[in-house]
Amino acid sequence: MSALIQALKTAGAAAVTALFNTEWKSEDILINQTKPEFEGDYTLVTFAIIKVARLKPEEAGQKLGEYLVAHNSDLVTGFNVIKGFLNLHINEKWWQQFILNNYNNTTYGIKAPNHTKVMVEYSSPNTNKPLHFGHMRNIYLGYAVSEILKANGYDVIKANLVNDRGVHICKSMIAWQMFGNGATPASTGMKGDHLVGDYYVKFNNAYKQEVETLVAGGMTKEEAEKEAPIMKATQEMLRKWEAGDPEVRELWSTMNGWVYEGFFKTYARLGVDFDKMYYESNTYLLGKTLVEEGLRKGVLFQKEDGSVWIDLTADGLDEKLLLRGDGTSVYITQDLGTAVLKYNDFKLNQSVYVIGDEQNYHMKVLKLILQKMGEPCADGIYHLSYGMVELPTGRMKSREGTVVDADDMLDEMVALAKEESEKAGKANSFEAEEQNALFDIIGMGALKFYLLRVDPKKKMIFNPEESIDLHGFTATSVQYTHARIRSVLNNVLGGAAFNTEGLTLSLPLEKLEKELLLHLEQYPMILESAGAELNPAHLCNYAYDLAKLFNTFYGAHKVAAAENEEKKNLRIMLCQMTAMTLKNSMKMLGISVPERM
RNA sequence: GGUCCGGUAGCUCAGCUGGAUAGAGCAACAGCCUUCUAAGCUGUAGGCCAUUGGUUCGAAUCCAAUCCGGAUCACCA
Repeated sequence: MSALIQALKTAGAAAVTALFNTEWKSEDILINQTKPEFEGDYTLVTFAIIKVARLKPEEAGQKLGEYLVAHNSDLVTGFNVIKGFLNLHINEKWWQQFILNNYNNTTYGIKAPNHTKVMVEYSSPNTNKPLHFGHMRNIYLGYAVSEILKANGYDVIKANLVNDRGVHICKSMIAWQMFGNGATPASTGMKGDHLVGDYYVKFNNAYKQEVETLVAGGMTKEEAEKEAPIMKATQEMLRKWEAGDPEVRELWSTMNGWVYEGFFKTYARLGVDFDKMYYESNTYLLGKTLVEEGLRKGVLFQKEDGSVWIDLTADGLDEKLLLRGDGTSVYITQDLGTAVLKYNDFKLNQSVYVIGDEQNYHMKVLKLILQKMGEPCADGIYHLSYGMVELPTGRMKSREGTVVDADDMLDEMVALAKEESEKAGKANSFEAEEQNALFDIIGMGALKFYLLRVDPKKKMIFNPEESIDLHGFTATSVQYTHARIRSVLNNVLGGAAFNTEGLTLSLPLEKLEKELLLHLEQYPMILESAGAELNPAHLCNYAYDLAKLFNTFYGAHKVAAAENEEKKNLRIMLCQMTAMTLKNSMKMLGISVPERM
């Protein structure tokens, strides 16, 4: 909550209670920022109050306004009433205090630790192909949410559960054995994840061909898909892997090693990291003991063939299988086990899973089962569900070669940043080293912002033909505004520290100055709601709005050549606070802002 | 078919715990660089907030129904 809004609610509630002989709570006071076409800063909406007061809206507003000015003059100095809207003027002394308290507060909006442990699991890739554009939404979301939760005082553990075993992994391995001729990242100069990904593609091609041949020989498609030699070999390899065959395990760890090397290069470029890695090869057998326990407790039941189920029909869902008749586990079984493992590893209060919305049902079932089994980890589980990133032609499909590769995308963004810099006449302004670092900051920022500015739960469409814009509602615009402010401050202060001792500020405030202040004061509230809703898009909107407001202010008022010294001081502090808030809010998104650009 | 999610300007999206005349960006058009960074600013144009009904002093926002689009409902992961 914004401190100012909170103060107004408290004062408003006290006023209603005193004036109209009724108990009124501060949370029942509705405060909105006053619309620009009316006079005032914040508006108290009185419609709910007039029912109790038994007055006309204008009279109730008038009485409330008078009361507030009389009893809370430190906060409210004036008002006007239009129908049920009581428009309040905030005491400029309040703003003066706000500025002096916060102009140099680098942790503005950041909360003290609340000792709540929350794990954020994100990325969680398969090790048979490189990361693509769709993964990037997941990765940026997970990282941003982690940062936002940290700023809200949570103790965050960033986790990555790697899907490093299974048929799909064996497919790449088989293809490499068959067609690889011993190729390695070193011998080919390829990034390991891309090399392995290529063999995954080679598998699919070879498989398709074998199936076609078999079908031509008179087999049905279904039979052919089972009988294709390369598929049989893959299944045999999976059996050997599970039996711990040293040769298969050796190849497996070698190829996975290549992939990890590639992944971590990409993660580094994306600017993300993890506190804890989980590997499915270590966790895929978990959950069986849990199932046994569930059977004992009577939460689960066994069918004649020995398979174990849970009945969720009472919750509007189906019966769900947890263990096959032969005693092997299914996907959800290991997820149950892993949920408990995570909980025990860190004594978690909450566990956030950043996973696409195609798994909504799965996650719902997972949580429900754990709840029914009485597992303490159950209630803290939260599925941060996000929509697919689609191309204008539909979903990305690796089989059709329509995936946008993550590494390619990053290269393209840096190239775009360079191109746009040249277009704007900014290239070659700095040393080459700074210039290149800048292209990186701009390119990466634009991409992150683009993927984070949309509400996670909405699916989004990315058109590679129209490259990501660096104008308008973008990180670039925010970055530029930050650099612009730094430049202004440099000009005014010349690198010297700003001394606020004995300073008085110029009052009254200009309209645009006040709008900036109103917005700055709301930052903690935005950070809080982004955390509560696990939605980084709020911060994208906030940062861009703030930048835009500043640019409007910048166009209308001078800092260096302000009307007088007091005005100049005020504006210097406004600049400082705006730059700081832009920087902080972008940091929450994993985006850095340059000192100049 | 059941469940869940979405439908707001030509396009991409805000706004959704009910409040004043629904906002940005892109694209289009017209302006603004001898004065702090023009990757910016100002203005014009663009809307039956999918449809219909309901609740309310008041609905893009809540409820119901309908229509479109998507996801999901495996002894796959």
